[in-house]
Amino acid sequence: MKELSPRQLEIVNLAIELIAEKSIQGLTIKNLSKKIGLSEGAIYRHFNSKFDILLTILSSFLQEADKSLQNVCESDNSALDQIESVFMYNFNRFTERPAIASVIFSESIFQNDNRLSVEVLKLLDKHESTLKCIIENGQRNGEIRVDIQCDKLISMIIGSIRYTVTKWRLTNFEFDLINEGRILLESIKKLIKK
Amino acid sequence: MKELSPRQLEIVNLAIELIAEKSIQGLTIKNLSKKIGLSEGAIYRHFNSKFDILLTILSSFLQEADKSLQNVCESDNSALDQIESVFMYNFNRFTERPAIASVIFSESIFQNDNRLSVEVLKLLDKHESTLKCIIENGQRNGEIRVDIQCDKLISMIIGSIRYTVTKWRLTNFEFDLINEGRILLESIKKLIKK
Amino acid sequence: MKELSPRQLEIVNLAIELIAEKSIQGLTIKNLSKKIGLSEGAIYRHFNSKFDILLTILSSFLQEADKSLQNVCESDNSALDQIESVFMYNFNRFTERPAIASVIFSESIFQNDNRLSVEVLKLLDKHESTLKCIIENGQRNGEIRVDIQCDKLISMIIGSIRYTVTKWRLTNFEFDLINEGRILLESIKKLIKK
Amino acid sequence: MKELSPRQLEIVNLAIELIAEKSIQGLTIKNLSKKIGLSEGAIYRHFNSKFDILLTILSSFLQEADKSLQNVCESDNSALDQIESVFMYNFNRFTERPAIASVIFSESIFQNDNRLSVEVLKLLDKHESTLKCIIENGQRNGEIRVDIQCDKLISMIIGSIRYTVTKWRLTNFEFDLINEGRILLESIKKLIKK
DNA sequence: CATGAATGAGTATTCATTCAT
DNA sequence: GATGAATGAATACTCATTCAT
Repeated sequence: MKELSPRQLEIVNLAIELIAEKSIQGLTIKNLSKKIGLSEGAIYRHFNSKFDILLTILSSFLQEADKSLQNVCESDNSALDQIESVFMYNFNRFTERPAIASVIFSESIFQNDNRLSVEVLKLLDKHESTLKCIIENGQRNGEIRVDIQCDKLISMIIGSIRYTVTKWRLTNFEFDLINEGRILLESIKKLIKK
Repeated sequence: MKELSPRQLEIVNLAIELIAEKSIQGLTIKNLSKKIGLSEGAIYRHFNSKFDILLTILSSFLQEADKSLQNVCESDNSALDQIESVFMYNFNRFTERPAIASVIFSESIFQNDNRLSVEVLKLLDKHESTLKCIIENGQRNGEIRVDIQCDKLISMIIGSIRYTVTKWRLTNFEFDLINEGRILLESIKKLIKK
Repeated sequence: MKELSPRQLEIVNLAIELIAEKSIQGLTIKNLSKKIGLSEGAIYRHFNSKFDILLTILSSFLQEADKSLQNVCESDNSALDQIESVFMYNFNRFTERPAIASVIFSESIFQNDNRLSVEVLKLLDKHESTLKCIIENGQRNGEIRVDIQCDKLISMIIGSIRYTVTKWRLTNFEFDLINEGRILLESIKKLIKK
Repeated sequence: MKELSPRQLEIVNLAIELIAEKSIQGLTIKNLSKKIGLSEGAIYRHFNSKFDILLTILSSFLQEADKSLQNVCESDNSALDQIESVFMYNFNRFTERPAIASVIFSESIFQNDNRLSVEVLKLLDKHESTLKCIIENGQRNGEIRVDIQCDKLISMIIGSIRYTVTKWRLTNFEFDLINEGRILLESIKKLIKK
């Protein structure tokens, strides 16, 4: 992915806020230009289309996840600690920028366009493959119980993270996501350890 | 909720299909009228607004869930069997009509309008309260482990169901949801039983 | 004009109310049918078109005015008393059914369709010719001053009546139209008598 | 009121013509855009809504009247001359732009929307208060007869002006409004002077 | 007589995008 | 780079009218 210019970065960031505030229907060029303080035409100097903005958003998320999850599985930490890293990476990120949660969990929104839904799938895959690596290692070295299929453990872990974040969003970010996330993490640890 | 006329039922059902096919953006009165083979104006003889159609869809889902989950917790079955009922209710339903899954998991889509998002929340609540009843009973009578908070077990169960269905959708319904669901169910049972 | 059936009369009367309440834009077949408690289609049993309803309204007004003003000028009363008759005819009528005022003074509304504006003009003409007859007689027999053209006196009389009624409507019928009308009448009398 | 851009002025002026030609029902965005030679959407670059266009029209009329009638009563002219100013202001204006008459006398058209009818009432009030000032001065200094209430004189003056203009419109501007207006003015002068 | 469903044209408004300046 | 004007297609919804039942 090409480097983004400062203006492009600004557009992308405000687009994310806009989606968070008013859902994807609120992301119009008009709204965006108002938020940025540029004319509508000006936006097209920086992106060829609205689609490109969306693609850039998703790509940047993917890139970020790639970078952050890349070495988790290769580290020397225990499997359970590695899972903790995945948990905390997500909960910290969403707490810092709740708008990201709104965008990431809006797959259905992007299913319109295949080129966008592919990016969403890549993001899920990144998490799945990281967890797969962690869990398989953990099962091999006796840290994690083996009487349950690895992919089912993954579904449970990702599913419970996603559901917790979804409820956090639907309740307007009322509860402390990191706190709840930590309790959830401990529960998961208890459940899956050998 | 009032009885729906046959035409209303037809509109509602085709609207659900439309959302499933093209996401909420695809649910336009024009698309809908084309699908039904009526003029656009004709739809307004049966519903006052597009909003009403959406509300009817969500209400019918809620009503259905109410009816189906109502007595689960009161039955004489074991807690684990009751959980199985919740699982199979959902997986059977989605397998029969995949479009429903697309609509139900589109909360972000409805967050635009409070009156709609309230309905979505009610649906989640129905599932949560059913599971809460089941699990608390199970913990009390020694069927379910007590070292993990009830609400975290709920997050894991609902989360993993939702995530499994989401992946099923994103992979264009390629795998057998009921099969996978059954394996997931067994995994969950193993994890939470005492 | 043909006799109106009871149903036609009902439709015409409720149409007048509707125009009074919501101006001509509020007169839709849907609104009308709701007010009558009939279906929309049913209205077309009684009138061929919305236009016909409007025409019937205006014609009935004209007919009524014809009947009531017909003999005023031929009576043995003095000119000033005859003018009083014209005044009181109008103010009594509007007080009894304010809706009529709303419709009658909405010429601009009917100017769309020539066939309708012709009816409105006939109504004005009826008043003008009645007053012309009265005033010319009055000027001839020395009751009314002759230093002012007859048609200018007419403009002043009709104009002041219309303006008083217009203000009455615009202030939501707050003041007593008959009272104010009587004072206006006395003023006019003073001004025009020899 | 903000300065209008040339395009806005063009839109407002053509909207006035449109109302004059086809009454308020003829003022649709489609008609307007056709008349201007722009697309419908383009109009929304210049006004936020049709309502705004209407409001701008009425406000400009009010502003114009405010400016023109402001100093009439404060001048050193005799009361009768001041009344002549009010007369000629109106008749000149309507002769120059007959469309204005069509809009101004369409109160019933704007009664739908309170924010619009308020503007129309302000316009009437401006005329009333100007005349009230003139007549009261005239009655005080012996120019105008005192045996008739001031507000009744006002009703007669405004009423006869309005009615004359209304007939002018309904007869498709056939007669010379300024001529007729002048005769009416002389008649009024004779009637009200002491 | 009356209903309810249906139509087709029309209504204000929004949107992504283009382009001359 | 940026603006402001413009476009054309789309959006939800309304309306007078028709017609089978």
